[in-house]
Amino acid sequence: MIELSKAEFEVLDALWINYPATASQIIERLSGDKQWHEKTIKTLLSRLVKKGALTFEKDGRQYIYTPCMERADYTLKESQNFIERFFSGRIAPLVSGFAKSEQLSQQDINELKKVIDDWEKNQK
Amino acid sequence: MIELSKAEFEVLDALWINYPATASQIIERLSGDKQWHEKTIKTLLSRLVKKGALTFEKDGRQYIYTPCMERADYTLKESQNFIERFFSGRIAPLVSGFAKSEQLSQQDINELKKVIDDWEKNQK
DNA sequence: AAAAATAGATTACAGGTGTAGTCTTGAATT
DNA sequence: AATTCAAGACTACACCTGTAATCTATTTTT
Repeated sequence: MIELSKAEFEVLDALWINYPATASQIIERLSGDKQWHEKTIKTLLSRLVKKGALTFEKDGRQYIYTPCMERADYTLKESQNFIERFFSGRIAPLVSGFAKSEQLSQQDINELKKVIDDWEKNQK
Repeated sequence: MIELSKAEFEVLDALWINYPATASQIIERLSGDKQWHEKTIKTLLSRLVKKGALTFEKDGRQYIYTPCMERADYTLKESQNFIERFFSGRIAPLVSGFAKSEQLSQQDINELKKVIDDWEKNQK
């Protein structure tokens, strides 16, 4: 699995919003929440390319970036990894931890029920 | 939140198995899965102390370590953090990702149902 | 055409991390 | 008593990360 740092992921996440995109578009998207200098974001883009998380095509002097993987695939792998490390690969203890500390809303519960429902339908 | 590296967490995790414990006991516990040098583990113990994740009492020339927090509390915070970063704080999309990629077993589903059940009982 | 802006490439640099090795000191062994 | 062992302290060192600044080669702008 490609290992991305937090900052790298956030840049990639901005690209996932809509791609392909140029560096300036990505910088623009990040300008709201992050106080990152333009140079910082460009460094992160280079590192993402180096790690194989992005590719680009040249358009004159600019690069047009595209992610090499889908967000859902990446987050799934990260999730598996996380759950393996902290909960020996079982997902219920994670959810249970949330439940016990009052972190679950009725909406979360409804959504979880739906996930279970869909899963069961799929088994038939 | 105290930030622990992967290796640091694994050492702390070995302590959580049973504590208080000495360095040699922890090294013993880790000797199965990890190929860590004894010195490596001791370095990690020092770093954990420095970060405030452990304390110790002296027993002659040895230290007897105790975690400063409970595993469940630590993993809950890590989980919140993780879910915030990757799923905007919502837990269902994580579970849903697992479901879609056939990562859920019937046992997982049963456990999740129980968590939901317990949550609902608790609401009444 | 000269100057200024801009794209990416390269360099920087401190703090974290994995992974030990060496140093110091007191305890155990011969 | 002298030597060896072992505990923790301190040092090491390369790679990763966050966070840019500088360099180089165009494009724009004046």
